[in-house]
Amino acid sequence: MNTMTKTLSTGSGTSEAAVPKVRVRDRILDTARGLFYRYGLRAVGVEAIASEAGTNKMSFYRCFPSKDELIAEYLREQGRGYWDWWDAAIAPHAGDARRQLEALFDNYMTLTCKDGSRGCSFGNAVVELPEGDHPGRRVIEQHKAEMRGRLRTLSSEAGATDPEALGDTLMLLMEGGYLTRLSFCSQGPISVAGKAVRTLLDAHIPAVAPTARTPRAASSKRSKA
Amino acid sequence: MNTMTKTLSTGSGTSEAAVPKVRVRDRILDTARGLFYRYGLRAVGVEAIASEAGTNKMSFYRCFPSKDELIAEYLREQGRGYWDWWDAAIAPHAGDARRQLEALFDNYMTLTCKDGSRGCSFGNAVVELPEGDHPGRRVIEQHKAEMRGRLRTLSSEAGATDPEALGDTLMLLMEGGYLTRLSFCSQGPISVAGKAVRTLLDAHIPAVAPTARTPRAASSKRSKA
DNA sequence: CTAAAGTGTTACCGGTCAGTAACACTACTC
DNA sequence: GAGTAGTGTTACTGACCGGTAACACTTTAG
Repeated sequence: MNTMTKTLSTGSGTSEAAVPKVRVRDRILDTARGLFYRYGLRAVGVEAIASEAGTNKMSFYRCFPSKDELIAEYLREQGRGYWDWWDAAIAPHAGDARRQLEALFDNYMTLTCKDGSRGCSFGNAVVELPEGDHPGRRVIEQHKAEMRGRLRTLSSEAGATDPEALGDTLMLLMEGGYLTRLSFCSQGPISVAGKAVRTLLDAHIPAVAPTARTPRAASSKRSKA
Repeated sequence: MNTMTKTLSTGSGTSEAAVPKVRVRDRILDTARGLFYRYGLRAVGVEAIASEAGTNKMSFYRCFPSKDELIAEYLREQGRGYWDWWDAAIAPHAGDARRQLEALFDNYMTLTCKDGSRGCSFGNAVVELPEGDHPGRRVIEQHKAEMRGRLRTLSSEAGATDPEALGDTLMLLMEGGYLTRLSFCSQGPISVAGKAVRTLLDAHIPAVAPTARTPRAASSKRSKA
């Protein structure tokens, strides 16, 4: 029949007998996340998703009106997870935007270089959805716009003289890392993202008025020159 | 029948009557280039390609052993065009690697921002070909490795203190621009690529020995502060 | 002129796709 | 206990997919 019934049968177990307590909809969405991310949107059929989730196509269509809507929901779900990760990455350095950016990129590198990584769900999805009216496109464009906005805001808070330029440059860096991840096994260009972001930060953030010394980014980083 | 017979019937015209003189194989490959780039690999079927090329599926399979092989050939063709463009972009500044890089990125920006652009054929293709054994993957990985190598070489020739780091950073920038192009209509983050490359060049290339002062990036870039 | 290569045409194969109809069963709620 | 919502199962539709068989035709090369 299907190949993952047992794998997914561990329910939340509110009562005693922990059988497949998880709602079909959640199981499907969870399975879709894995399959869509790994193999792509068009490569995965609804039947494959349903059976991998331990159910069938009929139950699938009781939860989702169409595959396209599932794709949109998948992207929304990925978005929620993404911002959770983002917020967690910058939280330890609240108040110091420069450190937040550095931490964000360090975190991003280790995550994106991991074995199972296939880059960015949204970037991959938009390649497969050229049609402008697909319900998933709205989610993607919104997500990327939010990403751009956040990087610009952080750049501004970090004291960049041209925060829009810095934010956009950081975005190019990030997106480039996601994309190159698909063509290079390991030790790809993304390896330099950490250094690159620091170089850009140095170039865009003026040293604070040298009335005295060691105001901000002049200590450890300047030692390079 | 088909919709483009007339459009493609302009042959090379070695003789007089310029009917569909172009070989079927070339017509198919040319049509595939347009369709694959615009709509993606999986979204376009061989029948659609054949009929758009003014022929049919049977003639298609006389020229190409399979769709996967057509995809590989499509990518090889794109690669040839890409390096032609690349060489043409840097040719006017032979001998001055820094200018070559600037010209390359300027050219890249105007091209990638154009209306019909859908980013990088290779980047888009690799998203749709997760299977490691697809004949197209070899072409993609080879292309991206070549790209990385060229950027590193140019960085070295430009006098960068760490040419590998600069080259890889430029690659991230470029790839990021290609990818973001798909999510932003116009005025996307790629708009800053020109400025970004110059900032990075300034940061990575030491000012030529001034025999006196100004050790590294203290001239033009520092004037911003 | 003849032969071969290239091409067009129609019909077909087995498989998969997204999406639906109809019916049986279980579990929880009231 | 009855009702209802959620779920499983089987079978199906119509469309499309990549790929092939068989045959007729035209163009080119010798």
